[in-house]
Amino acid sequence: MTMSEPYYITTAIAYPNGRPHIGHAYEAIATDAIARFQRLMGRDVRMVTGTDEHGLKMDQTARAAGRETLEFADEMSTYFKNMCSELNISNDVFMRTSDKRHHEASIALWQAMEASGDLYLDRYEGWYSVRDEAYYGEEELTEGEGGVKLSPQGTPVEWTVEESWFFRLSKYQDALLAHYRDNPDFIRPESRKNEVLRFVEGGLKDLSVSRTSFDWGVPVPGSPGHVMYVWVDALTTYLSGIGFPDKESDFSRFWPANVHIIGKDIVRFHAVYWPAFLLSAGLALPQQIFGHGFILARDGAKMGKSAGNAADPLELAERYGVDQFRYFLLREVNFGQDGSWSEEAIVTRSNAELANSFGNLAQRTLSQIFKNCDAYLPPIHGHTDEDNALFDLVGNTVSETIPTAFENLALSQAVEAWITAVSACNAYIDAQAPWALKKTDTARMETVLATLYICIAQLAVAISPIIPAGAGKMLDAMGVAPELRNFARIKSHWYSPLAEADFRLEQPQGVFPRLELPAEE
RNA sequence: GGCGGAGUAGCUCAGCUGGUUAGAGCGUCGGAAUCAUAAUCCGUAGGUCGGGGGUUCAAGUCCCUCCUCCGCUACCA
Repeated sequence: MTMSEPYYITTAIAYPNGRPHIGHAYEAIATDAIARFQRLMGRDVRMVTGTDEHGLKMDQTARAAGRETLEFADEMSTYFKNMCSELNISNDVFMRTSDKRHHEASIALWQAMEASGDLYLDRYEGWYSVRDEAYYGEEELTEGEGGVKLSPQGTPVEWTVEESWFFRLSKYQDALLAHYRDNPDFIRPESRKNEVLRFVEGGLKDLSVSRTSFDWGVPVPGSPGHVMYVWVDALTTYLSGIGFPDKESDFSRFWPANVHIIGKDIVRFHAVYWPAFLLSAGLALPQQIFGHGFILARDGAKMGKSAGNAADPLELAERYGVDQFRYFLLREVNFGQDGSWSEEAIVTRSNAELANSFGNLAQRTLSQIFKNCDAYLPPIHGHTDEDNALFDLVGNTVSETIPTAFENLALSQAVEAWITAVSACNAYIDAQAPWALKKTDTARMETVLATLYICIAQLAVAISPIIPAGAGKMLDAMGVAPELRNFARIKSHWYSPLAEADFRLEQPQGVFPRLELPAEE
C-alpha cells in the first residue's frame, strides 16, 4: 500500500497490420524512459501500451494472407509484445483491443455517450472508393477521362450511402476550445497545438462512429450489424488498460492519465475526438497529449511500413545493444521534433558518450580503486574546493537540471545535461591526476577516487531511465543498494557506510563496449 | 489556395520576452597526459545566422517581401 502520488502514462496503441518499425520502438522507449524517471522520483506509476487490432485493414490483411482475423491478430500482437520485452520496456499492462475486458470497456463508454444523448443513427453519404476503402470530400476529387470522378489516389469513386451511428462532435467545439485555453499544456509541442486549435476553430462536424461494411470490431450495443469505428474503441484502451469500467480497479486511482505519448500524425484523434468522447461520457480529461516526431532514415526517406526501408528495431538493438539503441534515440532526437538515424550515427554517439566518456570514466576510476586501494572503497580525508565544485555541478545536474528536463519531457536536454556533468568528471580526474598522487599523497588520491565514486553513482542513477540495463550493471558492480537507486536517496550519505561495511570491488569490467560498424559487404 | 513550422560553423543542432567580440557536440589541426574501453584533458581553425528591404542607439532575435523544405487543411489507421 503506497501513499505516493500516482502517475499514469501511455503509448499510442499500435496498429499491428505489420511488424513493429523503428517508430514504434522510439515511442515505446521514450514512454518507458519517462515512466522509469517518474518511478525514480518516487511516484506510483502505471504504464500502458498495447495493440489496436480492429478495423478494416486488419481484416483485409488477414484475409489476404488466408488467415482467420483473430488468429492473425494474435500473432501480430505478439511481435509488439516481444518488442517491449526485448527493448526493456517497463509497461505494467499490455492491452489488446480484441480482449474481452476491452470490449466491455468500449461498450461502457459507448453507453455513457449514448446516455448523454450524443449518439444518433443516421445515414453517411459520400464519395466512396472501394479500392481505397475510404470516403473523400467533393473538393478532394479530380476529374478523369470521360468525366469519371477520381480519388486523390486516382481510383474511381462512387456515391455511397451507409447507415451509421454519429457522435455529436459539433456540440463540443466550444467546450474543447475552452479546455485548450484553460490548459495551455494540454497539447504539446506548441506547433501541434496550433494545428489543433485552427482545426477546431474551423468548425466541427459530427463524427461517424460505426461501420456496417465489416464485423471485425466491437459490436455496437443494441444495434446488430454495426461495429464501432476503430478509433472509438482504440482510444478506450487508455481506460480499459487500468480496469475501466470496474470502479474498484486501478481506474479510480490512475485516471485521468498524466500524459498520452503519441505520434504527431494522430494528434487530432487524441486532442479532439478523445476529449470530446470523455466529456460526453462524463469522465475526466487526460492532462496532456504529447505528439512526438518521426524517425527518418538519414537519407531523409520516411520510415514506414510502405516505404520498404523500415529498419527492424530489434535487429538494430541486437547489433548495437539495447541501451545503446535507446540512448541514441533519446539523445540524438529532440523529443517532439523529427529526427534521423543511421547505423554510423548510432555507433558514433554510443562510442563517444557511453563508451568513451561515461564507461571509461567509471572504468578508470574503479580500476584505480581496485589496484591502489586493494579493491576497498577509500576513505575521505576532507574535501577541497575542487571536490566541492564537482559535487555542486554533478549534484545540481542530478537533482535539478535532469529532473526538470524530464518533467518537461525534454528528454534530449536531460541527456545533454548528463553528458556535460560526465565531462566535468573527466576534466576533474585529469586535473587531480590520482595516478600521480599515488606516489606523492595517497590520502589525497583516496579522496579524489572517493569523490569520483560518489559522482559516478549519482550519474548512473540519473541516466538509468534511459539506459536501465547498463546503469544497473554499473551500480551493481559498485555495490550501490537497489533502494538507493532513486533521485532522492542517491544524494544521501551512503558512501561512507558502504566503505565502512568493507565492500570490495570485483575486477572492474567495461559496461559499454566500443562499437564498430559492420564491415561493408 | 489557407494556416503553421523550419532554413545558424564540414555534419547534427542550441540560441527565452532584441543588447558586450554568434554558442555546443561531432569532425579537422596542434599540444598535454598515460590511471583507463588507443579512452581522457587543453587549445586552434571554421559562420556576411536562406536572399533583399525596413524599424531601432542596437536584430540571428521585430516588420515587409522573395526563395527552398516540411506539417495541418476531418471520418485508412
